[in-house]
Formats: sequence, structure tokens, C-alpha cells
Amino acid sequence: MLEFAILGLLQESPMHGYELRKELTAKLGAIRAAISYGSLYPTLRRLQAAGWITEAAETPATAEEVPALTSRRGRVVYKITAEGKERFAQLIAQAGPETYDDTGFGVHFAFFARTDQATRLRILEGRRRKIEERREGLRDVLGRAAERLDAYTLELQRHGLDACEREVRWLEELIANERSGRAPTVPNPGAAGGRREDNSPPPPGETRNERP
Amino acid sequence: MLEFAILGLLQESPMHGYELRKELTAKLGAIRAAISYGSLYPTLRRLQAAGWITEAAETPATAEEVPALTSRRGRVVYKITAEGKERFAQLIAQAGPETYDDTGFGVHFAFFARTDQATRLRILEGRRRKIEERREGLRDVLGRAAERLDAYTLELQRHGLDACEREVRWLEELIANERSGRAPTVPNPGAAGGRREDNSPPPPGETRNERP
DNA sequence: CGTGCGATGTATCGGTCCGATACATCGCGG
DNA sequence: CCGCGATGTATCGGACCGATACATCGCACG
Repeated sequence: MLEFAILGLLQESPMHGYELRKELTAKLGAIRAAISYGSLYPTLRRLQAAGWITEAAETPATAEEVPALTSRRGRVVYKITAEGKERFAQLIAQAGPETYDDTGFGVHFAFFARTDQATRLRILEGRRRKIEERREGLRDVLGRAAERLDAYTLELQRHGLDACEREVRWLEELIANERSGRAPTVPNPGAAGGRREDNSPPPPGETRNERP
Repeated sequence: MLEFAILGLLQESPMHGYELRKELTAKLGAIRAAISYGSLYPTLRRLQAAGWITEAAETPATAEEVPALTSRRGRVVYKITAEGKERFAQLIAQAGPETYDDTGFGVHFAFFARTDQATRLRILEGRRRKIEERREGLRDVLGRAAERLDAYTLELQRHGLDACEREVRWLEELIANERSGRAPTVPNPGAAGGRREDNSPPPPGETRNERP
């Protein structure tokens, strides 16, 4: 999961570890607390060993002649390689069952802008199926085994069931939206509605290697 | 976390591993998928080594004279010890910050029937604070950094923000409920509303070691 | 009658990720 | 001038997962 997220983020721009963590936290804030350095740094090492990222030189643009002053040692900047981009595309393509658990789905969803529509649809439907199963399990417990459980546990199940139903509805909207048309957000005029991304970094690509 | 849940469950009745996993899955179904045996068995070993649980004899009640037929080898039944109960009480008492993350809170909540009211309140408020912080973080991102993120990521944040707001409201109700009166469920006439648990296993205790 | 399959049941191994901890530098306010 | 919070890199032990292996039981189907 972390591997996927790092490769995804580094495609927008090269970064060093600390920065990476901040961006990761901002992008995935909705689904997980914060990436630990205890996972981040070893993973960076692993990705580098695999040849998917490389260390890049500091201060690439505006190469002024201010070299020796406060030499800025430390600050290892990482950059994704061509193999890394391939790896990322491959990880997107093989959306297995682990893609549908809470964390896995969230991370994949966060990079939907780099995922082709067919895969987006596949992931959304896989996730929906998984949540529907969880929902049925909770309904079973609340129905059949309700007497065996204390009131607090039942309340917890109810709250969980509610969250499941809500997520299924959310997914339904996203799926419908995805099928007809391409707008990412649900029809919600007012906030940041139909605006496309107007930022510079990558010419996104949107559809990657789709067959006609 | 697993340690806590196992000690909590074994207080209701002795069980073997497989059964334990099923009960765990039923009780915690709302918050996590299913406990892996890769965590369960090592943890059982650890708890046994610490003296908090022991192996118990098979078929304790209804000791018929059907011994040698299908000897039922395997099936290690575990039973909590007095030290184990102390340990559980101690784990409840020291509700630290890790008690407020998603999993930790859920597990603690599932055993609120064995937790005194003061601690219940403390945990609920700690959780609320944590969720409020997450909510503020998401609002910040959706407000200030919205242009930097693509529409899918924003949609994810919106969904997460919605879940936060909903959970805060849920916690508010539970806290209010906890403060005045003792009913575990929110005032919801209709389903399994005011019914107390009417089952046999443990004479619950409800308030454990509360000081007047 | 047998046989095969799904549920029950115990167990290990490698790998991912977390939480605590350590340490060093930079800029700024008191 | 000094301390403190933000920035920044790094390691270690431990918790938990997913895959895998293996053995038994009951029963349905041929």
C-alpha cells in the first residue's frame, strides 16, 4: 500500500521523505492517521533497491551559485524512474481483493485521477460488493444473535451498519457517475463542483492504456 | 488490542481458538474484518506464558462416560485466570491515546459492559476529541488546499469529513446518555430498545470497581 | 459403500506497518 | 545568546496480516 502511494505521489514531483509524509498525510487524511517514519524510510530504501525510484540532486531549478553556504547536507530527494511508473501502472492494473479493504480502497481511490475509467469502475464495484457483504453480516448479527450481545456491542453494530449503508449509497452514486459521463464528483452544485484540475505538474493522462 | 479482546471474551466463557475467532468476529464485525490466526495463536501463547490464561479440560459439564470414542484430540480450550482478570481491569483503567484510534476505540467500546461509567465517559470524550481534530484537518484541506488536489481526492475527503461529523454526533448522544441515566442505547423506541440482557453466562457486574 | 468436500481445528512464516526513540540542523523570538 | 519548535533522517522491537500446511469430522451424492 505504502509502495503504491509513494510511487503515485512521486509522479507529481520529486520529494524528500519529510515532504512525502506531509503530502501523504494530506492526501490520505480521510482514511488513515499519518504514515510512520518507521514504514516510510524502509519502504523508500526498498523502492530504491528495486530501481523504481532514485536519489535526485538538490535544488534542480534556479541553479544559483550559492553552493557552500549552509550546505544543506541531509535532505535526500527522491524521484520516480521509468520502471517505477511501469510498476505503478501494473499495481493499478492488478486490482486484487486486497484493493477492496478499507485502507487499500482508500489509497487506490486517492489516485483515481491516474487510473483509467474501466479500472475505476472495477474497483468501485469490488468495494461495493465487499461492503454489501459486511452489511449483510452485521444485519445477521443484529437480527439473529441480538440476545447474545450486550447493549453497547449492539449499538456499535448499529453504527457500523449505518456506515455501511451510507458507503454503499456513496459508491452507487460514484458508479452511476462513472458510467455515464466522467465527472468525478456527485452532482453537487455549490462547492468545488465541475471545475477540472487546473494545476500544472503533470499532464495527467487520464486514460492510460485503454483498449478500444 | 488483541490481548484486550481475548481477555474480555474469555471472561464470558472458556473457549478454544477457532471459537474465539468466531466470537471475536461477531463482536468486532463492525470495526474490523476478521482476526487472523497468524495473530491469534501467537497471542494466546503469549497470554498463557504471562499466566493470564490457562488450558482447561475439555467437556467440563455433563461429564458423561463417553471418553474413548472419537477422542477429540486437538481442541485446546483456554480459560482466563484471576491474574488475567486483573490484567483486563488494568488495561481498561489506563485508557491512553492509543485507545482513541479507530480500532482501539472500537474494541474498548465493545467491552463497555465491563467498564465502569467514569472510564466509559473518559473514553468517549477522548474519542470525540480525536475525531474533532481529524475533522478540522479535513476541513482545512478542503478549504485551503483544495486547488492542489484532484477531484477524486477531494471527493474522498468530503466523504471522510461527512463520516467524522456523523461520528461526532453519535458520540455526543452517547455521552449525553452516559451522563444522565445509564441507558446504553440512544433513545430509539422500536427495535431492541430498553431490553436488558437476559442471558445466563456471567452475572455481568456492570459497574466493576467504582468508588462512591 | 466409499469418497470427496466443506466446516472445524491448530499452527508457522515472511512481510508490512506502527510507535518510540535518537539525533542533528535551522530560524526566530525573548 | 540561548532555547524551542519545525524540519529532517534513521533504527528497533513488536503487533498484526495473508498465505500456507495439515489433520479430522460429518454428510451428501453417486
